[in-house]
Amino acid sequence: MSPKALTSDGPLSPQVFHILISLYDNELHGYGIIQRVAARTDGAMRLSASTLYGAIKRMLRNGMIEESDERPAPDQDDQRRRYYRITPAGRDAAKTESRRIAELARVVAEQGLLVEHEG
Amino acid sequence: MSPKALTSDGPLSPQVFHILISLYDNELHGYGIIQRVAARTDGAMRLSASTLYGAIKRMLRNGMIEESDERPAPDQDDQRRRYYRITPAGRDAAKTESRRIAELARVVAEQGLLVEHEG
DNA sequence: TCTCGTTGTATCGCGTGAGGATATAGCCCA
DNA sequence: TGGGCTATATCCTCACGCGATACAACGAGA
Repeated sequence: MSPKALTSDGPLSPQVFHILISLYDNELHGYGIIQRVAARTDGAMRLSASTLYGAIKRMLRNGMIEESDERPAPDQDDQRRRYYRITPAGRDAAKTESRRIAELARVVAEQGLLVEHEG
Repeated sequence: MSPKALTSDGPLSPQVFHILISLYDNELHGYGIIQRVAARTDGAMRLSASTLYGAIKRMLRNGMIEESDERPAPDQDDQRRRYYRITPAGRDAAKTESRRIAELARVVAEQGLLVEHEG
């Protein structure tokens, strides 16, 4: 499928895009991202653990996200969790991808792809 | 093990989606698809030959497109060209993908990803 | 305190796919 | 008749999604 290159500014995979969205307003740990994405997409996108942690590794490497040191209050902490936050570069990537999607949506509308055709 | 089934209804790659769109209303030969996609995206998506013919091969295999026998008037024909046309299954795939894109666009709007944020 | 299901992170291996490089050939014009 | 563009096609490499698998910490109940 999809997109390439660590340094490329090409289209993001749907998975990476949803991860960025889920981190847009707040930090989250890995498992929390999985749940957030599933909720956002009404269960349509269920990130598997391998997909998530593979994506996280790449996104850390290319600077879209970074690990956070902040921990929640100790009474509701869980030592296993690792929290991630979006970086400015990650926000830029999300915005660029958003523009691309909006453009796609425009093409879709132009082509009349959301109305019923017969035959 | 799910070999990413030929019949899978998962997200289409941007490349495949644009190929389907470019064939939606008319037949085209390979090179024509490249030009059409580039024009539609204002040069943003430039399909390389290997990407295009690789995609065509797969799309023929899974029934999204088929080769056409119709040739243009002999005085404006080019024997090297091979023309392709979209199939009903291809149209269905394009519509399904369109719905997914519209949904994504909604998420983008919800998140305010197309407006300026401070800081 | 032991046990068990859930939460959470992580890696391996496979198959698919995007795209650069490359090959080959027909087209058109000077 | 040589050169640049059009056109199709394959090879090779690498990225990536994801099933399978492993293992540790958590929490609640027996």
